[in-house]
Amino acid sequence: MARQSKSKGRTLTSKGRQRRSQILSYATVRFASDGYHPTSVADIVGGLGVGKGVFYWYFESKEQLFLEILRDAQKDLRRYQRDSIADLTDPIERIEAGIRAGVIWMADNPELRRLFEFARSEDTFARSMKVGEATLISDAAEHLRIAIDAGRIPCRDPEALAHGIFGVTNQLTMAYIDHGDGDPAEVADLVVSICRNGFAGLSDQLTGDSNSADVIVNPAWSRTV
Amino acid sequence: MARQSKSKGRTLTSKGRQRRSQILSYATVRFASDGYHPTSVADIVGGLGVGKGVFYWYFESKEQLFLEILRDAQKDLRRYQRDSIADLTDPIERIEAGIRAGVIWMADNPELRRLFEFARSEDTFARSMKVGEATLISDAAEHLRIAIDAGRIPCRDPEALAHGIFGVTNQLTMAYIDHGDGDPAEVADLVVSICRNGFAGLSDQLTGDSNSADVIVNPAWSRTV
Amino acid sequence: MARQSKSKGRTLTSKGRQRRSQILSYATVRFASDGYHPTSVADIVGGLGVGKGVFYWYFESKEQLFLEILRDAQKDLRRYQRDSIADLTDPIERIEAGIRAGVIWMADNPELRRLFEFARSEDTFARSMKVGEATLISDAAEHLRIAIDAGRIPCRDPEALAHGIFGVTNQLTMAYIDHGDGDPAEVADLVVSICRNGFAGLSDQLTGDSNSADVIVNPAWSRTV
Amino acid sequence: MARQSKSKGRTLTSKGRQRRSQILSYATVRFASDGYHPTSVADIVGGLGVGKGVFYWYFESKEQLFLEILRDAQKDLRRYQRDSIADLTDPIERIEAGIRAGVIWMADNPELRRLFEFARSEDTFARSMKVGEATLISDAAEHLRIAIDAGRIPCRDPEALAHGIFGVTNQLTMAYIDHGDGDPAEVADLVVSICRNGFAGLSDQLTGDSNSADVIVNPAWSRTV
DNA sequence: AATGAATGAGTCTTCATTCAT
DNA sequence: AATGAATGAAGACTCATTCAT
Repeated sequence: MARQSKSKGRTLTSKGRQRRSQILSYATVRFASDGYHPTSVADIVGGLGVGKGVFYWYFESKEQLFLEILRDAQKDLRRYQRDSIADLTDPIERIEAGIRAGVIWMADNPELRRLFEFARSEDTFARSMKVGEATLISDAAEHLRIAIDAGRIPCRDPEALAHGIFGVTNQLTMAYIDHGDGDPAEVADLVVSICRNGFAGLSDQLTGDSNSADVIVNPAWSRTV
Repeated sequence: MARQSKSKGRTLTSKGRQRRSQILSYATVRFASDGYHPTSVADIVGGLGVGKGVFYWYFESKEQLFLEILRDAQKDLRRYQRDSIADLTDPIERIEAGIRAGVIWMADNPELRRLFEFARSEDTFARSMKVGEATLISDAAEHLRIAIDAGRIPCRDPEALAHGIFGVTNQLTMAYIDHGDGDPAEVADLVVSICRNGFAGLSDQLTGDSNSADVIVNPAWSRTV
Repeated sequence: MARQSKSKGRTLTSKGRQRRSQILSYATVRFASDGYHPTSVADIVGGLGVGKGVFYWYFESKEQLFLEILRDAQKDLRRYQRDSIADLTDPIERIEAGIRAGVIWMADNPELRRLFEFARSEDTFARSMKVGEATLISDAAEHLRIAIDAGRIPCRDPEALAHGIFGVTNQLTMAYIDHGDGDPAEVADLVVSICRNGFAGLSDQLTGDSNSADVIVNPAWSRTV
Repeated sequence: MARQSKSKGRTLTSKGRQRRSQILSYATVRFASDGYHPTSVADIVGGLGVGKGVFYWYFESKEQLFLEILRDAQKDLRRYQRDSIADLTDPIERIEAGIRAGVIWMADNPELRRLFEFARSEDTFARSMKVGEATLISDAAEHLRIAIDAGRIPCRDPEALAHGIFGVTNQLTMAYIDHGDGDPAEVADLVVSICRNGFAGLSDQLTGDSNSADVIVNPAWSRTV
């Protein structure tokens, strides 16, 4: 009767599925706060007040559990970004909305951002990470390519740009949200602004209020380069 | 005779100092390739073909060793960036040279970049990382502030810009050097270009060959934003 | 309606009895192929595609199940040997037929032979094995005693001879049937021949075709002994 | 300085080598008395009053330790048999001496005989056993072949005979020495006698004191077969 | 300075068994 | 009769660290 959910090829009841996701989410929190290695299976089941066997009823191993967390998180982030740009047709708007969605998602899921960071640093998980990351990058790159083709932004390697956006998003989210107390929406603005203009490009103030695009950005710059 | 060097409050001979740094660098390699936790002290001494006592003669603990690696690496990166901009006086040039130095250093020390990534993800080491990172960020921010004050780049929060630069450098180095086979100098160019202009700013081609700054970057952009 | 069958003091329906013997025979296969200890109850019920409760509905414990397998197998072997000699009256013929039956049964039940071997090696089961084995041995010894009393074979401790037969049967079955691909009937001939004559006795060829029993077996032998 | 002994590729001091063989022999006893699986590593180190790590300092795993015990035992048995027949030149005498040596060795090492029995019953170890067993069998078969070629015993497959001898030795040793209190030398006589003559051949009394080989062994036999 | 030996708490994982449904 | 859930003791093995020599 119960709907099925894959877990060691087992058939889970609804109570079982509940338990499973309880473990999943509690483990996520612990991994994020203490680190993957320092968090033992005993910590997880202990924190949940259940027997040790429960863990292995639902998961094959600590490693598989972690990989599942990672996969789910990457899927969720991607879905969130997709949903956030679904209604937009203008490529530039889509890019911006995607960036904002990325920041918001990371602000909403600081544990997962941290887990990503760890996962990238260890071979066992790096492989799995690269797949999901590549998807995210190529999603973004695709939008950039469209914008370039449409002559909306200057021609540059869209994949490199996507990486740049990714890097800025990551770093500023960490600095101002995880380690600071920045407002996600404002941080998103900041990220968009930096991604769009770089440090030498138009400042927000300039772009914001001016249609006098003839205010040459920084004549100084072109001379010094 | 031998000059002295502190280690666990011990006085080392020159041979001792050699041993010590041998351990230091071998551990770095192992930590980077296998991860900090998965690398045991036994792995380290075993790989070096020495007894276990050696490790504890020179280091207080595995954790202290790692912290030392981290501190040394951050110091080295900072020194390298300083040296790279020492001869330059123009703030914009200094910023660029700093970015380039960052990319080159990371290309030269991929293990350390990876270690940084891990260290940030675990509380025990995150604290230590933040200090060094903050220094790097504030170094860059200072140069940006000077450039802004001099009217050379548009006014924006210099610290945020510095974070952005940091994020782009990290991400592109990882993508194109650690996980790819990009040429460090070219990647450095790419990073500089993206940091300077963002995705919507001037492309390299435009800035490079043109004095016609009147080529308005992207009129479309201002309309859509 | 259904006839009754005891199991854990329970009354089983015919379907229940079927389940029970299904478990019994599947467990036998697994125990034989993987070993008793390495085979878990989970392996058994998993392989059968049923829930864990089923096992404990029909059996008190893994150990009891194994003991039952052992007992059943020993009973079956004994019954098979009895049936095989039922029609024979000549003591020598009975002995030979018993040997042949032993080889055939073991060829037909290689898993059980293996289980016997394990069971003898572990105290928990050795006790149970000895009882059944003693029965087999004394069955054979009885026939040997009769043959000796009848002057049909030379006087020797019949129990020792029975053990000898048992050992030869076991070893040759294992070597040529379990681990080889010998034909059971031929192996049975071989076992009979070796049991009858030993290595220094008459060869099959000699006994087979000769009524010249005066062909003294090996005069050399008596000299060298 | 210390001589070397392979153990996880480690260099052992003489104290270390002592510890290693202490573990080896204590484990042998425990495995034999309680069974391989029921004996935990904790039991072994506990019984020796040392820390758990000691075990893994000297052995890679419980399984490797067991394999080493097995290998050593097989080697020892073989050496013992070789030494026991070294001075003999007559093939028949060599065979007999080999049988006797086998019985004596097993009487002296009942634990090892038991371990052999278990090892044969589990796939993990069966492979390793077969190698050593095959050597023993082919050693014996070679002597039998020589005796056959010399016309000293009737022509029969020497390998099959060797298996027969092996089976008889095993079974009678177990029955009369391990589970009984037979005198090893007498049991050896018994085994030799059974191996030589089978149940239908000359009894020892007959062969021993008689040159009247004309006492036709068992005229009855040839008639009944 | 350096070695091999030793420790023992702690890791992940398994498993026979019980139980509510 | 049968299921999935749960237990928790126990298993093999690891590892940072200490110590006698």
